[in-house]
Amino acid sequence: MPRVVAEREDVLPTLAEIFREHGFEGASLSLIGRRTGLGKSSLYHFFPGGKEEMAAAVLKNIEAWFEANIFLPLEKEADPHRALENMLRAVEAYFQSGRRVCLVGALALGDARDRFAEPIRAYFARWRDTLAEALQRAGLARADAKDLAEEAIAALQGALVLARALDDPGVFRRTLNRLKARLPARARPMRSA
Amino acid sequence: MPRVVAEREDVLPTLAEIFREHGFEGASLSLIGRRTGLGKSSLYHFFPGGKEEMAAAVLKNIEAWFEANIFLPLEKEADPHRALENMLRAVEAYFQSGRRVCLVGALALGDARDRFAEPIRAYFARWRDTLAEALQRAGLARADAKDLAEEAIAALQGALVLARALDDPGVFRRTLNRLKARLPARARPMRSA
DNA sequence: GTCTATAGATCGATAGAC
DNA sequence: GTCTATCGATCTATAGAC
Repeated sequence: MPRVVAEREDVLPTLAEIFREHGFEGASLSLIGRRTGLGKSSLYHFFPGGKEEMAAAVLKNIEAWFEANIFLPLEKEADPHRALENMLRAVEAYFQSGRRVCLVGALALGDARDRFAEPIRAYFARWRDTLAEALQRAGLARADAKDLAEEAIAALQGALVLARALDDPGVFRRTLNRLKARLPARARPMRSA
Repeated sequence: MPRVVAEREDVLPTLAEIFREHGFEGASLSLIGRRTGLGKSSLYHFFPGGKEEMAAAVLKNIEAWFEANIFLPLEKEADPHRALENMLRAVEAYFQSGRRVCLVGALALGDARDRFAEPIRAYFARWRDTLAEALQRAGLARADAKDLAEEAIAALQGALVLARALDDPGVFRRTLNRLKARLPARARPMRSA
């Protein structure tokens, strides 16, 4: 890899951080150019559709990461309890224990929600459905599984909002602990929750 | 009241809706002028500090509304169970059953979070603390009350994110029901939760 | 207090040389 | 592919007449 930025893919993580920090409207092309080290011409070479294509590519990239690292493992792991534990661990790492906001959630509340309504909806729907399916395999009734899946995802998103608002990552950590305690537990000879 | 807009106070609700819909950066002065029916000069007459002063005034207005309609009732209502029920009812009405986003939460995730960090922090801290105090009066241990207060506020914020993302207000309604079931219940001869 | 007009900066996007 | 230069639009904010 002779260059820092060899392909379009290489700038996506930087773009994601910029959109996370400044939102869609707040991420100006001059700021993007400065942070990526690319001139406007290079950016338009990689993303002919401009800023909107950049954000769409970032969303697609995030979707793909969650698909590979969260959703598919939730579906494929034979042991549902292990699948749930793995999800929480991956989520904690991804959101850096609450110091990193969820770009999809931020876009859902922010200025560009209409522009990306469909990928935003699909991301959360997929998460909710795979989580509900895993909870069902872990022993919950279908209705309870759907309800807990929705509650868990809302709790995570709310924790990211609150952690950011209070500037206290502990909110996210405590939320993960509450979720761990509420998910169907392995049958073990230990104290009850 | 001879005019539609007689005072600075009169435009605050409209400004709040604009910031809710477009975020801070997305709310341009031309858009604000169109929606409020005020020219730029009038806006700068009311808000010499420009857009930043408009958003600060809106935040202060929201703070005052919650202080009067949520926080003080939580503190003053003698019956803690009734206080909690009142809070949930007021919250449901304010957020229009999930169709209206929380501007404070949206700002916390969005572009202008650093600009308004202190009022955002104060709003959520005040809510968390008054709720925890009411829960303690309702019989919970101090640590449990603080934990449940944080969980409840995060759940509400997350529900607003998810309801918006999935375009399904049912998420918010179901979250309120879950919270109702989890708050300390009145002593009644009924089924357990 | 509200109007028109506009300053001055920055926006997203493009052209053309190399 | 990346550079410089720049377009026209839009931005926040202000000036000055009324």
